[in-house]
Amino acid sequence: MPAKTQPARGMRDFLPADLRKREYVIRVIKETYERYGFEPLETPAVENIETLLGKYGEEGNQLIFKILKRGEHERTGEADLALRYDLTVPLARVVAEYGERLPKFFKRYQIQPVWRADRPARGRFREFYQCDVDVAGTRSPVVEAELCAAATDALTALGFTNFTIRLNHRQVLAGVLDAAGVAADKHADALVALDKLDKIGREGVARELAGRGIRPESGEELLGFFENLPALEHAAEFVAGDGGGTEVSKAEAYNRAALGRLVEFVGDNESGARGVDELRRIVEYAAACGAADRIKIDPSLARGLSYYTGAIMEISVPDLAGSLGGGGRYDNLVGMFSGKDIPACGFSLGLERIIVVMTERGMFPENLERAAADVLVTVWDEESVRDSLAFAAGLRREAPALRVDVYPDADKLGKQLKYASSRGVPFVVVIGEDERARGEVALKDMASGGQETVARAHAAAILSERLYGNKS
RNA sequence: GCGGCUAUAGCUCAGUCGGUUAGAGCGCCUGACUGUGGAUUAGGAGGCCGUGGGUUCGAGCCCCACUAGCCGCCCCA
Repeated sequence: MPAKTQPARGMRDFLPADLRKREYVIRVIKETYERYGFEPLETPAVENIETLLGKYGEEGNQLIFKILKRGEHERTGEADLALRYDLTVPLARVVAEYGERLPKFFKRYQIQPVWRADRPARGRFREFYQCDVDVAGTRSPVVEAELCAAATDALTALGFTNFTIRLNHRQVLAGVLDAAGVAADKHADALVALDKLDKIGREGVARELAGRGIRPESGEELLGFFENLPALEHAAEFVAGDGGGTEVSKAEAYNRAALGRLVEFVGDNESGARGVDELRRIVEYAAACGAADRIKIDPSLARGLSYYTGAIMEISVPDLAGSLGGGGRYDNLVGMFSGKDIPACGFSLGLERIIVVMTERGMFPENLERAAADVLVTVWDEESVRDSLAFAAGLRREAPALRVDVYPDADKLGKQLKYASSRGVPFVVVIGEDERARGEVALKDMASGGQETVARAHAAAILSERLYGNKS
């Protein structure tokens, strides 16, 4: 049987056209993060397994790719290493490890692959890139606001217009559930069920809540709260339209209304009230950053990772069931490594999902698909190979912007032109016996089919002018 | 992890009721073409029909298992 040549399940090869797109998206995101004062970080693909275990919740633990011990221990099936599952935990480890050597506020971005032993699906792979930005060292909601602004800028620069950053808060969630009388150990169950409200409807959620052992009175109370949230949209529209001189967008009006509703429902639940207050400040600060219209407070947002302690956010677009990215505040994660409580908050954009949506909507710039070379230098026969190589080297030296390819075989000229044509190379250089004798080359413009004979010494300048219009 | 669909040439796909040498379009290669691509035209190569088993006189087609992919659920970036 021939060896399997497909990549391992859920993993992908990236051919040149794929990589052009990926590099473009990464470049835009990186430039955006840099403009907010974030610095780059890379960490190893592999972490000690105890670094990862117990950080992501039960589900996460099972999806970690583990690496068996090597050598004589291999038989035991015991793992001591694992592929990183996200970029947040490695950051927390780095912050714990380098402590005082890092700036007081450590703002870093990190764009690297992570691995999850998940089942592959649309926009979901076992190896995929995350584009993380995080700030360690402060509890200020300025961070949340700036992260939302940076993510907004990055997506806008890529051409997205219809995304929403859903915003919620772990303590607010807890407060709401407490207020409804859901026992602390049932919080997670309640959230899973409530998350499906827009999919399976009120009846379905009520059934699921009951099935998960939540008291009907509590369920009813929660449903009453969540069900009425959409109504706030209409109210918000009314308020926004009614402006009367004050500049209030629909999104802002909605957020204010939602905050008001949360205050009412949470009541005197202390941590819940504090959480609502934090949300209010995040929204205000985000407004100052110019990102307020993207943010929508969504009290039903939960997120799976267990390390979040405060604000949580997630980016949605209508095209995709999942999210384009997400993040939140994790004030205790660094402490799990060093014992020192260093607060942190971060955000992650999912490269693969962004690319899925951009590909489907045709959002990539056209020049990404341009040919790999600007000029193909053909070879006349075996004897003239050196001459063609030398001429190509001269072109590269005289016009560094020119991308020059040399045809490697002494094939018939027609075949060489056909190759240039199929590769989309715009210019071809032909050096036949006549041209060589006269110290000239023939310059063929593949688009027009036209051809001119020029002195070798002028070829670089003429090509530059034809391609870039600069008459240097 | 659960349910459904799919697997035939490099690509997209046809293949009748189970019947002999498995087809098309596109792509690729060669020629017509003299020192020149695209267009036209004449040829050509290329398939253990996903893998393994079973039913049958006979399997691309029917049955089972496995593998991989796609869609939904769950979960997630």
